[in-house]
Amino acid sequence: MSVHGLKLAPQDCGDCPIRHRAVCSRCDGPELARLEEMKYYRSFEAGQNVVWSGDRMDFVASVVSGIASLTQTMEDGRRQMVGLLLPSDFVGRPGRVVAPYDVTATTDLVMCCFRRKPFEEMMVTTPHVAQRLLEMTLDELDAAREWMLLLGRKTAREKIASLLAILARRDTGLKAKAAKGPISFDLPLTREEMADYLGLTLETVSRQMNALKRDGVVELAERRRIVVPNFDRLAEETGDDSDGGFLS
Amino acid sequence: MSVHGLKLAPQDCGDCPIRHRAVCSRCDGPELARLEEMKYYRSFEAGQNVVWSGDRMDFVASVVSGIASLTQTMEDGRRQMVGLLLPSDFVGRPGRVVAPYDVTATTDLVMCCFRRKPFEEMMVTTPHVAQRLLEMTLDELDAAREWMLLLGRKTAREKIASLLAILARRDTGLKAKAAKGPISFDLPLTREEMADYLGLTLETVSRQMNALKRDGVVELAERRRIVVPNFDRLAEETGDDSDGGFLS
DNA sequence: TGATTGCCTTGATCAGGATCAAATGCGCCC
DNA sequence: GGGCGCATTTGATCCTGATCAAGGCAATCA
Repeated sequence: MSVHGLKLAPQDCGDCPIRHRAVCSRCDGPELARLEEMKYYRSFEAGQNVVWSGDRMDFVASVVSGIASLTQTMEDGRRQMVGLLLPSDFVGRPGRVVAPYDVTATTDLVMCCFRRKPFEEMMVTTPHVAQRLLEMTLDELDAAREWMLLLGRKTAREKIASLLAILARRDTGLKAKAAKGPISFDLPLTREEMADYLGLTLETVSRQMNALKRDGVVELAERRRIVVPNFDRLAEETGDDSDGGFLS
Repeated sequence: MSVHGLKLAPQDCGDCPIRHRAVCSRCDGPELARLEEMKYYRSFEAGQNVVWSGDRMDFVASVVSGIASLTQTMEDGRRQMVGLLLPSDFVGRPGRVVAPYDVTATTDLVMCCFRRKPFEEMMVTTPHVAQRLLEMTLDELDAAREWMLLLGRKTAREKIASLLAILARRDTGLKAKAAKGPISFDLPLTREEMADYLGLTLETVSRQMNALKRDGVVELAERRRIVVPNFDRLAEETGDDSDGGFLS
């Protein structure tokens, strides 16, 4: 760690923690070398802003570690988070110079930034980056649409349960295997951020969190530490189909 | 028109109405020829279902004319529309065989379908299709995120106004030019479909439509015919930034 | 012509979450 | 140790939009 407890990022793609999932995952040696030349790391402290909506952005980037959020704000201050960016997720759009959302570091954050110009050139000359970016964008579109269902039709309790289930799922690598036994993780979001994500007020978030606690669905040990004694029980509260089954 | 007042689709990409905007827009002669070989048209009547969530889909497709909708349904019947597909929009995902949403013809609909296998081969061998598809997917992602703001934070009145503004904008080619003078268009959606799109009930949609009418924001001449005497006035009701200004 | 059906409107009432307001708890800095 | 700032909880009340229930209207059909 340096000055602000940040920095300390991998300098070499070879031992990058997101090497196999990020936009560069399909790239071979020479392509990686090209990327190395156009990349640089930036670190942010939790709460810091990365870009403001309307700002000019001269880079696109991958999240290396930490969590970032995309937020839209209305003139009167109403806010809606429209994306939560986890490690390996991509920020920015080739061909677009002006940021359409606020990007904020929700936790301490390290990003691998690519200078816009060379990155855009690479997009057209080598297919591997574009192919992977298409896949990732399609995944994000699916996620956005799942969120639309949540925002439009779920109750406050279901919204909270859904968010907790998503965080629980990602924090333990459990995909399909409904891991028996309790799982626990740290909440990377404040009540207000949860509210912005779920289309609720922070008071409602607080009340519903405590309701889930009273009902034994989760335990709130220390501040920010969540324990889920029975994941299936939590999953039932989300309102989603019991089997999260999709084949491919 | 044939049997059911449908069919009559272009057989030749050369005079296809969506040639310049669809997933094939970047393709050159030989590429088009390849696409011609894997394509076929399908027509649907308004209200008909195109695919059910969970169905196997052996094709991907472009909307040629008409409007289709993507809908998610919860076990207890709550429904949320997660996308409205207009001419040139793309349905299906390369590499995914099972449909994640219901696709329904909202109006009479013609789709240009591509057999999955050859289309996927083309995706990897020629960059033009993949590049265009990436662009289109990024646009859809933007639209989905705009909709998240609507679903999470807008009032019923703002939701209705936003939907009407979108439909008005697309039905008159007006992009930036705030066309002075009244504009009018046909509502392609029932009250219930509007409700499913906006995360409301059909009763609330009906009430708010009539409220906007009472307030002179729109006129409901005949059923389904909407007249907007002053587009700026409607735009004010959406809650969005007055200047829809984004540069690129 | 009258019945049926689908779509829409309208009314009465209810309730889930928002809003307004205050208290609590916790870490941090003097 | 005291005071401050922040996140969170809790309470009281309000209000928007949901729900339940009729009724209207136009097109279609017998």
